[in-house]
Amino acid sequence: MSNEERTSTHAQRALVTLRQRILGGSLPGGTRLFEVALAEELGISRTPVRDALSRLAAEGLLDRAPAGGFVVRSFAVRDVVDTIELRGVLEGTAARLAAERGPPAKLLAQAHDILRQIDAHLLDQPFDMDRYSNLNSQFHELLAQLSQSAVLIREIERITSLPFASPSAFLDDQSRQAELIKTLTAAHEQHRAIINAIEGREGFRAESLAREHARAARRNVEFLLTNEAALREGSSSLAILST
Amino acid sequence: MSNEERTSTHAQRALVTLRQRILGGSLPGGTRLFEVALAEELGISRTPVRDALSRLAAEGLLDRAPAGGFVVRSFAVRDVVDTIELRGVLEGTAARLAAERGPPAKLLAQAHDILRQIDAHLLDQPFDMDRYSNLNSQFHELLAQLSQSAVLIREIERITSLPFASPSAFLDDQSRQAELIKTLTAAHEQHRAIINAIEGREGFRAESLAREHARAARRNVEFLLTNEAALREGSSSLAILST
DNA sequence: TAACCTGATAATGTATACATGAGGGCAGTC
DNA sequence: GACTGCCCTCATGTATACATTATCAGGTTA
Repeated sequence: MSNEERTSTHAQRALVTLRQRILGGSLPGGTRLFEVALAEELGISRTPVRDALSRLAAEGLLDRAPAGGFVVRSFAVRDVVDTIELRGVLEGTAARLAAERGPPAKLLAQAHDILRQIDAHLLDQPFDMDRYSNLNSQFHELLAQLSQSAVLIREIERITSLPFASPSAFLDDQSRQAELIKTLTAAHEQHRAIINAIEGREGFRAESLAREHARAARRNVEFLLTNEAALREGSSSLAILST
Repeated sequence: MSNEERTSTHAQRALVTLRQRILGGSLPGGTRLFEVALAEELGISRTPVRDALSRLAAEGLLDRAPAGGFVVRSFAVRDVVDTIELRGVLEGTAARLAAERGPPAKLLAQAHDILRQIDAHLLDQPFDMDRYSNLNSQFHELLAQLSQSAVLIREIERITSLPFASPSAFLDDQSRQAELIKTLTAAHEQHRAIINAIEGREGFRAESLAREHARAARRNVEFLLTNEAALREGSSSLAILST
């Protein structure tokens, strides 16, 4: 047994493995998954495989076939774009509710702290993309929490679990590091504006800004799709796309 | 075996039974569900019980405990209100996208057909609530489809599967039949306005109207909560509320 | 007194055998 | 030749025994 997966149960390992395969594109959309075949291949019994498949269906990566069984969900470009749009709508709602309900001072302080950290980080040389990606995720998580709505936090987390819809999607792409920092600086200005609108209890403005902010990710998708170099490299995050 | 459940598999029956119990309030939020106990009680083995629990977790009625096992999710009043608000946001997005993308003529024709049917129905004597409820659901389903976004349709369907968030929630309540028709007539005017905005490609208006439309359901919740009679009757749809 | 073992208990995790049912191919008939 | 119906096959549904791990009570020790 290799060192890779040290999670406790077989079901967990199967879940991780299968998720990777789906996202990595080695299980293309439409593929039907057979419990016995997977069980044999993974060297475990059908029971944990079933469990893993069921969880993947809950995540939205698999569909349940009407007569039983699981099929890998197909994601067309339009689906990716729509999912990002949806994230924008949800984060916009979080921002609006935060403004309307009045955000807790403690969370606001945390938000400002992250803003400052990103400020500093954008000046660093050399630029550390992983670190930025991490701070960015923290900001978006905090934005959800500012809404003070458990329901909304949950749904944002759910949508965001699809990696191509996460706030840090496509940041790993190396094909245009040069201009990326410029883009990120602009995005960060939006972060600041969103918090500013929330503090001013400007619900409409907060919502609009958060929506527009998500469209940066959408532009990244569209850029990658028209960028031969990225496509030739089989760019990570887009492997899931069906044709 | 009674005539009630004629679905094929044990897992399906368990799913339906448990869902009813949770929604009906006989399994209050926070209750932990034990596979063995349920299996014995339902007269089946643990395997289909596990399957049913897993699906209920996907529906959002159960939470997975960190160390394994399932717990009935707690819904406070605020969660119900937020979920309805969320439905409004999603339906608003559907309406906006429909307007922006231009809805297919065929679906628009169907929408007008339903509008007409509801028109006629509101004049019927005696008023048939079930029939209205059904037409209303059809309208909302069609509204989702008008967006032409598979992702959005899916998410709306998901949120709507929580019965207290469905477009027809609280319509079954009998405590104020008298004034209800007036309310429904007003709601139906919103239906018409939403379709009108979509046809005029007025995205912002369509979105705003659909959001406001959802708030009718919210008013119903708040009405029921301050209505002693309804509470004394243990009004159906609110049984799930915690405390 | 509080914290930490430790073991019993009971829950979930897993493997596996068997049951059931859907789907496809083959043969028979019109 | 095409259609229909049967049967075989294979995938999922289910039961159950066993494995493993979480939890909690009780006692011991610092």
